[in-house]
Order: sequence, then structure tokens, then C-alpha cells
Amino acid sequence: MKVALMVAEKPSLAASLANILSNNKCHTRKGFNQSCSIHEWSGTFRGESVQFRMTSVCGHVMSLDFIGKYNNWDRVDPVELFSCPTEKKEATPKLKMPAFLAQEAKGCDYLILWLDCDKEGENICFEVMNAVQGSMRRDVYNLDTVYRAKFSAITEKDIKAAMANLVKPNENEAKSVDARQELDLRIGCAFTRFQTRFFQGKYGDLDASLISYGPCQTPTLGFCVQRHDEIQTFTPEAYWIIQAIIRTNDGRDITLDWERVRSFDKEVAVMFLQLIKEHKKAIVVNVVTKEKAKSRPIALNTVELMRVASSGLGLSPHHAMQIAERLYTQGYISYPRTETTQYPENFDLLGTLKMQQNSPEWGTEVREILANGMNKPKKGQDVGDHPPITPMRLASRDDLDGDTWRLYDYICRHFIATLSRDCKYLSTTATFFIGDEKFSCNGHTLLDPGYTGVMHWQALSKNESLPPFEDGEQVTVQEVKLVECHTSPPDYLTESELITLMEKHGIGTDASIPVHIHNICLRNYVTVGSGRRLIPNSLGIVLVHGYQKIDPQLVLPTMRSAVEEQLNLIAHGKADYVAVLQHTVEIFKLKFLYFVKNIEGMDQLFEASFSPLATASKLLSRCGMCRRYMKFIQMKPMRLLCSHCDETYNLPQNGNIRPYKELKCPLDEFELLSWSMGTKGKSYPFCPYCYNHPPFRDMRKGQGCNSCTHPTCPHGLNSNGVCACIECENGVLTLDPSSAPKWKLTCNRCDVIIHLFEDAQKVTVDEATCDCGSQMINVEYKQEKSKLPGEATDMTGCVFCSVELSPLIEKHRAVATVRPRGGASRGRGGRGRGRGGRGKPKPKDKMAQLAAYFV
DNA sequence: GCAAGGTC
Repeated sequence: MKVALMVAEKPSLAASLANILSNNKCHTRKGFNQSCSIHEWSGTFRGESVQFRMTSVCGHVMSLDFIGKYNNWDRVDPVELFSCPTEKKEATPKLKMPAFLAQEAKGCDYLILWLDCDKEGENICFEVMNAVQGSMRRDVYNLDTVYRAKFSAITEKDIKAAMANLVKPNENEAKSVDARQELDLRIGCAFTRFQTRFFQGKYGDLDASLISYGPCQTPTLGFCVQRHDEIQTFTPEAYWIIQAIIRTNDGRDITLDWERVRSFDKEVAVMFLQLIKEHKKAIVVNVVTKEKAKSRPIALNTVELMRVASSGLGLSPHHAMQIAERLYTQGYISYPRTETTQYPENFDLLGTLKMQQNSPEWGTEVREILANGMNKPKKGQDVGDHPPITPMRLASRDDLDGDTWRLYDYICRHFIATLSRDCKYLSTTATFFIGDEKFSCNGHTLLDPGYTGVMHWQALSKNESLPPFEDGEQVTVQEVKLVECHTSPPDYLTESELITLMEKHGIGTDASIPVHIHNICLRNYVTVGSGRRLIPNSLGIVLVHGYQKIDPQLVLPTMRSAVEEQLNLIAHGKADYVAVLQHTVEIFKLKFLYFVKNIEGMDQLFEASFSPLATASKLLSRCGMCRRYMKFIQMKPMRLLCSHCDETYNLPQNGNIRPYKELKCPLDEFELLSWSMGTKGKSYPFCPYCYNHPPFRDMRKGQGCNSCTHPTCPHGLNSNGVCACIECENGVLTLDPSSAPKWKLTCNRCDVIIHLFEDAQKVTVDEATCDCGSQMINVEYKQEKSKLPGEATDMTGCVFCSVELSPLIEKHRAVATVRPRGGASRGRGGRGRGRGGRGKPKPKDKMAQLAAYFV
């Protein structure tokens, strides 16, 4: 029997599609990568019986990168990134997706592609085709082999229709994505590397290891800085309003609004005030009552969920999506990444609603709707990706923790609100004359709270109705006064407003918007203030102003859409892929060269905001007493000064000192630093306080964590010591965890250094001990960087005895022998006790042998 | 170490 392989974009979709197409009669097994499942059933295809095999990828199979040697920042001029070769690498090596697809494609006759119906999905179609090419029974480029299903909703009707009307994958659309990937890579990396290198190390108080540029993140930052500039350049202006207070016949005082609203000229306002003051009565000239409605919401999509999460729940979009993802995998809500705001035609609204009728939180509102009949949901937009976000299962407050519950609560209430009635009220406006000047006041009466019963935060304030004014009625003017006001600047952009701006300008997608916002926070360009307002930091401001000075287009939100327009020409087959790509790359290369040539313009702004390294007091580490940053005084003798506690701390005098990941000493909460004489020299992490005030009796002044005998601290000798030194008498070879990725073991007494496991992702000292007496070591590599036998990603072994590890280990003597202050001094030449000078026996015979081998 | 886009 022939076999038809079908591939969806994500595991959840493969499961839904398989259920629909097999009428719930498929058999499911797990794939070898543990992430994707395979669903199988028998059916007919093109008039023959076939075995259907439905599985999925997890997003993109491949991702684009430069070929290896261009990833060396030291040896590559960033301008080369506009022309250097690129290659496709596995997007997630751990998933082994190409191998998985090839295996499942073995012996298959047809390939039916069920990827999402957008350009990215079309691109993944071709990634899948490349992966199965060679495994299938027939060539994938044979016209009869590959088919594309086009569906606009995950409903039985739509999916079965798609299956009956298969088409061919669209290569132009796929190519437009290839072009987008290449442009983003070349442009982003070239600018990022250049500006990082240019500014890095130039300014002392520039707290950034990476100064990134990107076609989405930079305009996103641009929005925040633009608002900042509006606030900065705002000059308040005085204006005057006239308030008239009337006393109604039933004795209530009501403040009327002036129909001219305000005057920016005080004299004019005073003149009107004089005219009005002559009159003691206000005459009702018009009373209008209208029924108004506050509309129930349309069905919920991702962007709206993120907006509400930020403005209503105080959750970052990034965090909100992480929670939503978890609610989804636990079956509480539907797929949370969708642009669609229209329920599919046959969506089980009633069933979904009934599921919520016993909720102690909103069950009353649900039962009321069930009793009176659901209202038809408002028309939204069906983008054809996934149905709107809805609850799938009833949860109670006890089932979910804090923020998770609050997000679920919102999703449920929003869903219920879409099936409720609009909120209806009567709005009354009464107009008055006082002399010749018009005034008015408003009131409202609630008729039907509708959906605001369940979305109670949107409820109208209780009745604020007006007394029953009648045309021609006269009321007493109690008081007329002039009030001086000032125009006020806008506030910083809220995250929710930023999301709206990004969506409007096509910056990012529903899935990537939270990532871009998260990025500009991580890079120290903006800080999230109260009310989740985005306040640009000096670095963010200086960058945006710099681009504006050199080439404003670089930060313009329209730049992304201009590029997208070019890409669409490829997608629609109106322009040649190579031509568009070359043309656009060339434009950006010229922009890049112009930027490099004029970087001085941006540098002037940096100079004004940051202090040059030479005179700066860099922020390295926080004081454990007051938690404030201490000043790093770089003039010799180098020291730290906590101006708040009025304390100074001595530091090692030679070599480099840098923060060590904001890790803290468990004894005194001071942030740790890392001292190093370069990659070939000695190094260790140390606590600025312990360095000056040794915490234990067996520790001397001027020592690092590698001499600290704290029983459990992860930075101390007990956690990182490997074995007695192979050369000196009392030293211990200790792993320096701050030396990554040029990992080393250093003796905490003498100059012995063992370089090992370069580029490993993680190296730790194991609790187990080898027969030779030394601690075992765990090493982990990223797959693509693995230097272990058989490209293994992790291994545990002995540095001295494990044959597999020995090629990755080399011993040296530190290149510089200047000891940190307070360390054991040695004679000139520093070799006094080294190399077994006094003929002391080595800790273990075996180690002595190996020591000889290393030397 | 870099982009943006999928998804986990």
C-alpha cells in the first residue's frame, strides 16, 4: 500500500488535523526526538487506498548563519558580512528534525504539506522537502509527489475541503522568506558588531556588553525615545477655563462646562467672565437624551491579550506569553498565538460557555446568558491561522497560581463577554445660556450593564443622572470662576501603546513582538517603570539620536515595511529573488559604510552622556551592606569605594577585574568579581569584602574564592577544588568557573594552570572521586561545538585518567607571575618551589606520572 | 557575543 506523509507546523496542529482527517480513528506513536508524534490511519488518496502518516516539525527546521570563520569578531571586518557566504544550519540541533523527517519519509510515496498558510509556512514547506528528499520513494520535485494543503481555519469543513483541493507549494513565497532571513542576518550582525566594537571599552560607565542593531528592535526602541523627546521638548502653556456652578431646583450643585472649552489668552477669558458675572440665572435651552452603548469586545487574539496583560495585569508581554503557553499545554486554553478575532462558523460556543457555568467566579453571569440566550459575537477578522483564544477547560482559583490564574481569569471573562449583550445607557446633555455664553453638563443612566457584569472593571459608574431639566427653565448660578490650568506633557509610552504602534507599522509579528520588547529591556536601552511605561535609558536615547543624526532611516518604523514591500515583489513573482536581494543588500551596505564613516556624530553624543574609560568610575559590583554600586577607582592603587558606607576595599593590583555575573558571596552579600591575568594567566573569582577581611582562620588577606573553605558555597574551594597541586606543596588545583569559555584549573598557590575543555558550555566538579584521588569533572558542550569523542554533548571523567578527555587538556605555567597583593610572595623568577623543587612526593604516584606527561 | 522568524 502507498504511504502519504503529511507534515504540520507544530505537534498540536498535527494532532488536530489527524483527528479531523481520520474521523478520530488514528493510531499515535512518539517520534524518536520525543517532541513530535506520528498519527497513522488508512484512507483513500487519488482513488487508491493509502496509509496516511501525519507528523509535524516545530517551526523552522533550518536557520541561516554565516559560515564558521565569519563568526570570529576579531578577524572579520563587519563590512564583509554583506557579501560573505552563509549556510543553513539546523535551527534546533537537539530536535534532530531533518533526521526525524528523513526517517518518517522512508518508503513514502506522497508528501502533503500542512504548514501554516503564511509565507513562513511556505518556506518551511521547502525545508521539509529538502529534509525528505532522498528518503521518499520518488523525487520530491516530481509533480505527482508533493502537495500543499491550504486551509483557513482548523475546522472539519475547512480541513476536509483543503484535503480535497490540494495545490502546489509556492516557491516564490518561500524565496521571499529566504531573502528576509539573509537581509536580517547581514544587516543586523554587521551593524551590531561594528557599533559594539566601536563603543565597547571606550566608556567606563557604559553598562553594555553588546550594542545591538536590528530592523525590528531598533524602530521599537525608536518609538520609546520619540515619546521621551516629546516629553523633554514640551513647554507647558497656561490656559484658562470658566466654570459655572448652578444650584438646581432640588438643591444640587452642578458644575457646567464652558462650550468654548478654554482660552489661551487670559484677558479674553477675563472679559468673558465679566460678561457672565452680570447674570444670576442660567437658562436651559436644550436637553437631549440619547441611548448609547458600550460595545462588547470582539474575540481575543494574541496582541490584544498581551496589551491587556500589560496594562491590566502588569505582566510583561514576554511573561504573559510564557504563562499562556503553559495554560495551553495544560489544556486550559486554546492555542495562544493567533491573529484571528472571529470565531469559526461551527465553533462550539455553547459547549465552551456551558463548561464555565459552575465557576464560583463567573458562573452566575454564564448561567444568566445560558438562560436568556447567547448574543451573536461581534464580527472580527479571520486571518486563517487559529481560532481566537478561549478557555478549553474549567479551572478554579486553587488549580492555578497567582499570575497564571489572573491570565486565565481574564481569558474566561473576555470569552464570556463576547457572548454577552452590549452595555446600554441613556446619556443626557443639557445646554444652558448664561448671558450670551453657552454651557453644558452631562449625565447618564444605566439601562443594561450587559457584558460589563463579567468584565466588571469596564462597568459604568453608578447612575450619574441629571435632574429633569426642561427647556426654558431658569436655574440659579451659584458661582462663576476662572480657573488657570497648564497644558501637560504626554507620559512615557506604555507597553500596551507600544504593542499597538508595532502592530500598526508591521514591526514584528504576534510571536516576535514580545521578544523585541524584551530585547530592548535586556540590552539596557529602556527600563520598565510604574504602570509598565517604557523609559529610555541614556544608552537607548544616545543610540536613537545618533541614528537620527547620521541616517534617520535606520531607526524609522517605515524602513521595515519598505523592505517588506521589496520582499512581497518576490513573493508575488513580480521580481527576481536574486535581483531584489542583491539590490537591497547593496543599499544597506552603502548605508553601513556611510554610518561607519560618520560614527563620530554618534560618538559625540556618547561623550556627552558617558565618561571615557580613563576617568570613569565603572560600576562593577554592589556593596553587601547598602546594596549600592561601589565606585571602581582605576588609578593605582585600584580599589573599590562605597561612598554610601564610606568604606574602601583593596583589589588585586594587576590584571583585569570584571563583574562575575552579579553573583553574591553567601557570607556578606557583596557581588563577586573575577580577577584575571588574561586567558593564559592566572585567574579566580573573589569577594571584595572577603579579600580584605578573610572570613575563616585558614584564609589569608588577598585571596580569592579558590582559597575559601566555606563548606557549601558554590564558588569556594569545597565546590571547585579538584586535587592537590601536581607541583607545589600545599596548593589545590581549582576550577575557575568564571573563566568560561576558556576554562582552566589553576593552583591556588603556585603558577600551575591547566587549560581544558575550550568552548565547553558548562564545566563542573563532580562529587565522585576517581581512583587516583582527584575529583571527577563534568563537561557539557553544545552539540555543534562538541570536541568530545563521537560528538557527545556531555561526559564525566577524570582530568588525569580518562583517556577520552586527555586530548582536551593542556598544562601550562601562568605567563605572568605577578601575584595579587597579600598572596604568598616568591623569589624573582618565581620558581622557588615549583616543579617539585624540594623533592616532595606527589600526592599520588599516578599523578606524578601524569604531571611528567603534561610537562 | 550579532538579526528575525518559527516553536517547546
